[in-house]
Amino acid sequence: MDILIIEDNEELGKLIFDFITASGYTAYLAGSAEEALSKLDGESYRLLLLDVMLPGQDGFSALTRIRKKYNMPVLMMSARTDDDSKILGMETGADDYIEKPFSVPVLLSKIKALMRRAYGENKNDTLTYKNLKVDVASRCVTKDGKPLEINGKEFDILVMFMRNPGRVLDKNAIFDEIWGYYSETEMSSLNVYIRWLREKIEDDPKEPEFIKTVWRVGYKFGD
Amino acid sequence: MDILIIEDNEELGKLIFDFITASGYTAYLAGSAEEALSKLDGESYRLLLLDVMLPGQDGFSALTRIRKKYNMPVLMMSARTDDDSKILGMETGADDYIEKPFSVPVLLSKIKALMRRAYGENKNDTLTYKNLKVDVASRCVTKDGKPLEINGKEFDILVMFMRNPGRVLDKNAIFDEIWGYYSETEMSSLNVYIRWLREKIEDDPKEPEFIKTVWRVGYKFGD
DNA sequence: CCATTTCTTAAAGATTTTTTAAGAATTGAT
DNA sequence: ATCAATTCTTAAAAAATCTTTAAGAAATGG
Repeated sequence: MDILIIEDNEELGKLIFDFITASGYTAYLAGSAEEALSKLDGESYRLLLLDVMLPGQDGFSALTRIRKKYNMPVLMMSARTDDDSKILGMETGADDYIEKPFSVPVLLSKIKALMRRAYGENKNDTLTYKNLKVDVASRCVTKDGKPLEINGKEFDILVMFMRNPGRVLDKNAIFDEIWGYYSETEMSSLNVYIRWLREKIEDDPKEPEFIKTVWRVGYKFGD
Repeated sequence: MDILIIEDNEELGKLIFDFITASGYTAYLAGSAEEALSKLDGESYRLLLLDVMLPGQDGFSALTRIRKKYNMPVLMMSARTDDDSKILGMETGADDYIEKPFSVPVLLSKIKALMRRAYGENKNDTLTYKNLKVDVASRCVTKDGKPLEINGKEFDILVMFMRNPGRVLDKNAIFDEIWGYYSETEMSSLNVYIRWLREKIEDDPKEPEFIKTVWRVGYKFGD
């Protein structure tokens, strides 16, 4: 699991959960400090998203208790506008702080930054499928050892395919992963990128070997 | 032992202890000036983390006493917001000062900086990439043996690049590393430094061989 | 077999990001 | 206090990417 969300307001918690998972993280939602602690006991999380206002026990004491056993990055959320909770949060060991109400992009960028600080750029893997090779760290793609120029979203889409070979990827799933759940871009853009990607990686884009169309559903990379 | 923490608030002390040890340092926690002095007597520490507010004897007089026998770097912590304790701490021989509440990253970076100042750069390495050579200790850069004048942030950025050749470095990652996460400097400044760095190290800055732009993501040094 | 829906393709227009250049603000040294 | 060096901001231009559009082709379901 990537992220444990500790938020007692169920509606808001669910909302945050949705956005976070839509961004490709795995997450779990705990409604109280107790639930969080028992959750932490059973599974390891990479980041905590902790509400200051919790029933029974407030977020600060929860954090203090958590810090005795765990040291993953913690991002605190609070509705308070004054600086007190921010300061107290930092003292008890929060790594960053976000004030409610917050925008989803801001939340996500804070999460991303904390993850990077704590775990570095850990996506240094090399993905291989047949004669196609993708080095994620250097963003290099080769086919039969010869480099292909694949940038931006095309590259991101290709990585998603390479991480899920042989699996049919729903167009919505691809879209959410690449553009983000809340993007207002037209779905048709995805088709265009698929076209361009095929142009670059397929021997014959009209008879694609890598990116197969799965009608009414999405695409499948390889088999 | 690396660090002696002198902090009477047990809970906070434990917390700091945990973070410091989690960062790879060895540490010991003393609850009073007396305990600290007897601890110092028996074992050598490389750095002291000293709370201003101590029971019985305050941190300043403790520091004065400590300074008579020991000269390792001292980092003082205080909850006071005015400048008095900061000034007094510096006068009595503190090397740096951190105001409570502080964030863990800030504390760790201060510790790191003090350690570096006191015990030298542990990373006195010479980085080489093709005809480019960077001596980190003396902050000298040569290209084909001829010295280049690269100072300040340009140098820091170059070092980060040289330590990660062939890897795409996210602009945010570079920014956080060079300016720090909490910096309020504009991201566009990074672009400008990249330009200047190219001006100095590239044969043709318009067709860079070393620092390649990776659109939407960041930069890649070499390959 | 036909109407409907979905997908492909190509090209143009819009948007975003980066580069560049110049100057202001800050810092450090003499 | 003055000067030089460094750092930061800004604005415009250039470059690359992203999005939309529209027309035609392919698949689907009756």
